[in-house]
Amino acid sequence: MNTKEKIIRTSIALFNLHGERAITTNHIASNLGISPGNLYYHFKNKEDIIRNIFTLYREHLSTHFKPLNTEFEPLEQLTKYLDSLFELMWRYHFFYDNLTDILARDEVLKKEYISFQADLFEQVRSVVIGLRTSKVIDISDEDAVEVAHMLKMTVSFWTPYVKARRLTGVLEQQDIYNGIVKVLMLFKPYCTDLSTQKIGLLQAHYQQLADESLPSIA
Amino acid sequence: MNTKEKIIRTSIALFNLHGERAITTNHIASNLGISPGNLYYHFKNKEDIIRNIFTLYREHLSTHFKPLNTEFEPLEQLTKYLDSLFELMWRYHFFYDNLTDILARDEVLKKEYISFQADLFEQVRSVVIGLRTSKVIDISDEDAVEVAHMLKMTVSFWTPYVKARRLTGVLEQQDIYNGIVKVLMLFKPYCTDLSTQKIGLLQAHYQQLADESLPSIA
DNA sequence: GTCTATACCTTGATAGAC
DNA sequence: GTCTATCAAGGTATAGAC
Repeated sequence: MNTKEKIIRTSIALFNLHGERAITTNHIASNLGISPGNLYYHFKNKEDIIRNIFTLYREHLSTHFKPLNTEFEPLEQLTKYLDSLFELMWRYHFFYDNLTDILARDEVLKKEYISFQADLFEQVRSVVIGLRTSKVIDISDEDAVEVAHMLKMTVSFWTPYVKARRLTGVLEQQDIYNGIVKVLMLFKPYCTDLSTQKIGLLQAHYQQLADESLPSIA
Repeated sequence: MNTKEKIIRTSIALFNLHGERAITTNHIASNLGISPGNLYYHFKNKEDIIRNIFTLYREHLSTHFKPLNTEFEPLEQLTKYLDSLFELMWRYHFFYDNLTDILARDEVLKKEYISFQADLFEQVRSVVIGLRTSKVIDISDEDAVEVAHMLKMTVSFWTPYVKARRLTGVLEQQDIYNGIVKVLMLFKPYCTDLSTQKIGLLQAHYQQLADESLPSIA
């Protein structure tokens, strides 16, 4: 792994642990055992690092979040979405701890973020509509829009919500599973008779993961 | 109004407009036309100011968020809750823009916040259960807990969610009404046959407020 | 590519006069 | 209670040597 990648990796780890605000370029360099000057050789500034992390975040979503394919079992695809959401919420949770500030300080990033999130919203909405077509849920067009917003908000801000309720200790993988349960909660009331039980089982599955004391997952 | 109150007032306004991170004690003093030294005569530091604002936030909730009274119409009481939530989300929205950071920097505030939010959660949960008792909704005990969490998360993070989707301009009162609609969305799926229409009307009411171009409200 | 050294700036905070 | 003056600390960023 080259230095540039190492800086990104370490930055993500430190931001997630201590918060973006608390971590300076000096902290990142010192944690890596390199000089601040070297860090500035690879990145223009701290914003530049964050933009690069955002690109990874965007690539993660673009790779894993494709439209619902009618050839496959919709609930299986939903499970895949949830698993990749889990990864996303886990890897980049620092980003949502002070999203407003991060975007306020970087006009370019803000534009990218807004445009990406608009696309993402449309995709989430079309997945909700797709689940309706597959008779998994029964929902009006208007409610689909509302639910899509609630889904996006939940995925974004579940981790800060959890952190704010905890005096010590860091975010655990169980906390994320708990967030996935909340995501499923948003679907549950709209389930058709056909799918209620299946969604219930899916929710129980993630609830169990949330309650377990997990062995560390790489 | 004395200087101490003026500092609090101005701080809230500036924090809401530009974010807590961007506003320094110097900004606050200069905006008020007083010296930094004077500000530090009234407050130990920036954290001290934020703690005082938190106290106002807490008092607002403690005053307006009482248990459901069985003697009155439950939906009327719900409306009152929603109106005071509106006020809360509007006045103190800066607080949630980087809640994690604010709490991470102040151990004392974090303890107060956690303990207050734990009480608040119990109150929200008991209101949900109260709405069940009043036959407004039909919900299991387990789902009531989930919904209570979703309600709290939505009230807390709706404003940062909105801000992150907007390139220019500040938060408007309509945005908050939109958040109230989301709060009602969380109840809707659990409504009994008796209340579905009424909740629908309530939602339409707030949706209308959200869509209107409002004349300024003091 | 990487280091050392450093200069600039912002922020938080205090001392002492009035 | 309020001001002026000031500073220490910390963070950002660059220059120049290797």
